[in-house]
Amino acid sequence: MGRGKVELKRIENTTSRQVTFSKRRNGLLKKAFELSVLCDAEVCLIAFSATGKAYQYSSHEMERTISKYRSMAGVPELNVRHPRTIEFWRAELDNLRRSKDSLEARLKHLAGEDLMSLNMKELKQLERQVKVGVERIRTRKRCIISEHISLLKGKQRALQDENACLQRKVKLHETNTSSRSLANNQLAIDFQGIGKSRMDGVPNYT
Amino acid sequence: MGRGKVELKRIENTTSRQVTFSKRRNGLLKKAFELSVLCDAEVCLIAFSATGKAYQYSSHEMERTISKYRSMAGVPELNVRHPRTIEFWRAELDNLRRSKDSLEARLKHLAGEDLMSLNMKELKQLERQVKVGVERIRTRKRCIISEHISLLKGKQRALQDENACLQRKVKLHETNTSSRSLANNQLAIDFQGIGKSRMDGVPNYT
DNA sequence: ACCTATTGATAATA
DNA sequence: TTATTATCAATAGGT
Repeated sequence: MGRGKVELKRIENTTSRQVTFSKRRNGLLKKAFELSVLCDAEVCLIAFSATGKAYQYSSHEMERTISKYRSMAGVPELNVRHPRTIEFWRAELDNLRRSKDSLEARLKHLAGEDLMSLNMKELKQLERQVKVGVERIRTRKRCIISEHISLLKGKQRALQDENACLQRKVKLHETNTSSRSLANNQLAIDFQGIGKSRMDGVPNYT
Repeated sequence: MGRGKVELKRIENTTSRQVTFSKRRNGLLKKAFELSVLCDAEVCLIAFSATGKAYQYSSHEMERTISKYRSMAGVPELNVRHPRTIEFWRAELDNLRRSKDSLEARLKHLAGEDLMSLNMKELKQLERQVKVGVERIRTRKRCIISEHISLLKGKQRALQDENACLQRKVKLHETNTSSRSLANNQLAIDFQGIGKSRMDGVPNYT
């Protein structure tokens, strides 16, 4: 709903992703509220944005709704699966955060954002890499197109062959029946019949 | 949306209330799903019908989302502190791993790798984005170069001024001491020294 | 469950 | 963020 459909996949543009989140979050909260009111339902909704901010709606007391759900759905006992030390997890998290940050930075650079921190040498290197990327993307596109073209050529050839075959048969038929000097309209009916039967099972490529 | 508006109040007719619940519940679940996909959000939704039946959607592991919400919203812990904390960190780790994976995939695509999974439309979109990136990088390079050109021009002007000043002094000195006839090579060495010191710190952009 | 007239949500844009 | 509006999506009421 809006100007043009939108694919069901992560919106890549950060700004528009945030704007869309804001709008759709409001819509979702509103609909959750309406459902609870109109249909006398008990609804609980939690949403975290990609940036980690939390939003929530609950028609009744949230904890009560959650525990009600737990008791109904069955609680898969979250036992203390003896984890290693807290330090281990902290280190793991730190590593992940670090690599995520660096990936994000790299991604921004490749998209031409946040370039102020780079010097001329780094910029040159970056430009080279991105150009290589474009070239590879184009190569892949060409590949897909040429595949498509050969597919089409194959179909075309098949159609031509079939066409030639049909023409030969028609000519043969004309030769065999020319001596009988039938009425024209009778001939026409014959051809119509032949044509129809010959075209059975021939797919339509128009 | 539908034939005629509906008031935001409990639907009294039982049948119609149940039908509406069924329809709107589906709509709500769908929208929750779309929000999580489009905006990379973490969403959890629980709904009980008036008859007590439970429905649920969660983009991530439900318990983790709930504990994450609890720990953020600052709910005084009901249970032992440890298990929940561990669950929270586990959820964090999961989310980080997920986003790291998606960043890595994206990065590969921008670098022109792993393109087999993309269709023509996606390839075109990618190419457009990468081309925008190149253009921004080039713009930044031009900007840096022009900054340094004006820097150089400034230094050149300063040198010219200093040069003129020195020449005046030399001429004055010559006039005052014309009878003493100083050696020319001594003067030349002085200018070389000044020139070198002024050019320090100017990088090479070839 | 299926069908549409209608209302509602929202993508693009400023 | 907010406002606008052209468009698409959800759904109310009916079968």
